[in-house]
Amino acid sequence: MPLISVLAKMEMRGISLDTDILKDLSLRAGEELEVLSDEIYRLSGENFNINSPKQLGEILFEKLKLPGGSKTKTGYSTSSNVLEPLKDHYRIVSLVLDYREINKLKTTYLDVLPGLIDTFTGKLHTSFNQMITSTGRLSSSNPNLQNIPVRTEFGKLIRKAFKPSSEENILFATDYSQIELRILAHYSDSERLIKAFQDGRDIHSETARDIFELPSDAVIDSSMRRIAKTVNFGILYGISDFGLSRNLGIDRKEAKKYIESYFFKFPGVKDYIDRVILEARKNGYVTTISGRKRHLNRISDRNMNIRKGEERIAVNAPIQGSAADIIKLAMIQIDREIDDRKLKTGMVLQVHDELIFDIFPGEFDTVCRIVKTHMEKACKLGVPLIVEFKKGIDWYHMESFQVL
DNA sequence: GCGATCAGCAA
DNA sequence: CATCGTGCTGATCGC
Repeated sequence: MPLISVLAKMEMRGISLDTDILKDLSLRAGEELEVLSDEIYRLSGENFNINSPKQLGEILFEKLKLPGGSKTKTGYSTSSNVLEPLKDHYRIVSLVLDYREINKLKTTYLDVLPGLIDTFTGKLHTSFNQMITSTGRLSSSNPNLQNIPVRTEFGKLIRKAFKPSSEENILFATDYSQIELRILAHYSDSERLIKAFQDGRDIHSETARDIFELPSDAVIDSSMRRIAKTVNFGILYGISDFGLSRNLGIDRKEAKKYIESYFFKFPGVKDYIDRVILEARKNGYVTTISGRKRHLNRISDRNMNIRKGEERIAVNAPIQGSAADIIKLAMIQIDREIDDRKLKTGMVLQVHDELIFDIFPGEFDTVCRIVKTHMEKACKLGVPLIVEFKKGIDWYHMESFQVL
């Protein structure tokens, strides 16, 4: 199972980066930061280092006496969780959050990536690490190309700099649709989950109907869907009611209610969780679909925090780890077929449930077929594995399309 | 110069 | 009684 050579090829191939785009964005970011910091200093009545949580906390919660201060032993927390609820009432908080976002993007991506371009190849070469994560996922470093921004509009602009290796080439991205929830459906054999996937339903809206006890034709508004999505996310990532309450900004009781009504509606999932925890206690480990083990030596620890933590891992590891196994299998097979057919197209990135290719002229249709086939057939589950496709002239301008 | 701490990005 | 998914990176701060 030689994935290593696939990764080596991806690393050596690298990806093209248009530094002019990043320089321009960095300039714009710098100007914006200037404006924001001036206004923050004016409202504070003094200059200080906005990047220092210590100084920022003292300004906000001592000098300006904003509510809700104090948090940790070292001082005030100024995390976005704390600041977010204050931003509609205090302009300075809103400015700080804007400042944080832009500064993060500037210092982590805009100003760093250009310096990492290899002087010989002219490309960006990440390292894909196989021996780091506890779940079997890959990690990426120097630079990490698995966390390039996508959620905010300004952040997403960074993706304009990621381009195919020539003007004639096309960037091609595929991703598994809800692979982890499909794996959960597979393992839990949950009737509702399986049915929803077989019918091609929107799984988060479906979950919303279930946890809010609404009829099957009920219209789901965005806030209900958001909650359901976070609940699904929480189940997969092995989060606790505490974690869920924090993510949703609700109290713990409320979060617990959502989780309980989820389990009431998806008893198969509850059974899966109980089963996998028992298995972990019996064997001291859990396994993924291809047999990778995650050892859980403290699953029966007398310290409840440790025990609960291990139990969350026991639930999550087979799901996240199996997803990692499946995409790795697909990568090996795709690479082999591209090689056999002597195509020039190459895989350039893997982002957990997503693969990015640099497609050469004339190879587009062939590569689409190859990738679709191997990704969808990498593993047979109790539900279909669905892959979604996008293409574009850069990583920003990506348009969905169908492959038949 | 190093490590601890805080913060925030992604799937 | 307070704690709370991972991995990667950058900035600050104290030693």
